[in-house]
Amino acid sequence: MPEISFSPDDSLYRDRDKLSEDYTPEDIVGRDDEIQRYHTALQPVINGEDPNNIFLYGKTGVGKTAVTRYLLNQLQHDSETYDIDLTTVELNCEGLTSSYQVAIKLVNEFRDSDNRLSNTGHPMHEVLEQLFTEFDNTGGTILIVLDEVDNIGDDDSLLYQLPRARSNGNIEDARLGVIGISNDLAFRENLRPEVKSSLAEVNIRFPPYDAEELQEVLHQRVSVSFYEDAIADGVIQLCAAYGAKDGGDARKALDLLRAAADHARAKDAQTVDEDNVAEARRELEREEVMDGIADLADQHKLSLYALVSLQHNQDDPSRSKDIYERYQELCDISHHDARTLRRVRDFLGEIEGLGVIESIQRNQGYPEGKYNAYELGHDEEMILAAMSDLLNEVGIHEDVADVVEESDRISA
DNA sequence: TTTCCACAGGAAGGTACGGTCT
DNA sequence: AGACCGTACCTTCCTGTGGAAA
Repeated sequence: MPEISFSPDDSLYRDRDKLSEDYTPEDIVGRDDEIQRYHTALQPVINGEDPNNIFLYGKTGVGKTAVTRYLLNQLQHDSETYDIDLTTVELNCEGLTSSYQVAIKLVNEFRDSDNRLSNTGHPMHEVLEQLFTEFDNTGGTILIVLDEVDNIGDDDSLLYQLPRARSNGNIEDARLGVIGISNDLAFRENLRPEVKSSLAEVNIRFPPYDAEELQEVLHQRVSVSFYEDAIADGVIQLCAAYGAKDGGDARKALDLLRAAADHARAKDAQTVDEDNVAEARRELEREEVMDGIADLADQHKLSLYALVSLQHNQDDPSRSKDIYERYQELCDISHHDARTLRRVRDFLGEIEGLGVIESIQRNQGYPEGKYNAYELGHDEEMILAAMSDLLNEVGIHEDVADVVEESDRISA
């Protein structure tokens, strides 16, 4: 075992944390129009009027959350100057799949840890009553930021209730404003018309960053995060180009830059170069897929393994019928209850959503009909490595050839 | 032009579970 | 203990689809 020790290393980074998602820069680059409209929409707060409900939409990593934090910080600061009683609550709706769950989380935002509501068991109307009571107890102007609000799906009852709370007499002592942030462009369109009109009094669309804007964003962060000359020529352009390709996502571009710099640091390099970026990109991609697979439930993994084993010695995409047959055999071998074909279709769709596999729609007409076929989106070894825990646990060998053989033997 | 196939995926409903309240 | 509450996970049923064959 080699001797190992830690020592501070600050030859590259001035402040690595300033590349992180949580950091709100002092200046936001390339979002001037959006900030201007947002600022106007928030103005009533300072005037002591009813706040607007605001809806922000745009893909991930285009500055919605960053701009919101930036403006709300400023608003909080100015409201103290003008003696306005302002409370802001930011809630990320990730993992919350209904209005009910969001409402409970919101109530708990106002409460001490010894007084929290449990996540289940309460009737919805009581949760809402408690929420309105918390609003009234807090008083003043309250801005509720619901980040990634599209997670709640088509259950928009909370989004219906909140903007109407005051006019319905549910709250009397507080002025309430809702700021909804959505990554899903279709979410707003799918809301009931009455929800849409009340929630989205002001709509602000955040377009993706183009490569040039991404470069500006990166330059700004580089200046506060790294020492001079730590970044080689072309690195920023390269990260920005990848970011632009990934849907104009500044967060991804920043993550990539940080990962590249970490690689350089691990090699005791004095500068971050394009090779570091390429290496980091491979690693990030790999991590994304690995994490996605590792978090899958057993049934999903069995469906995925069924496809892997079919693709092991076959170039054509596998149709779901065949995947299902293999899946049933695998369930047999590993003593899992097989789900129905319909359910496995859902599994495959979810795995596809992670980018692990890809589907192709085929239509061969009569008599073959129309069907979906799937193939792997990444190499077999990586996928198998990511589900090795399940494979070991149920005694499915990681050697796909063995499984193919056993499976053939069963069906024979 | 119509028929026909194999299937995708929406809709609806059941069940079990973790929770509260009386 | 037993009535309720909301929800994850599943099954069953069924309609729509689009291109080759008839």
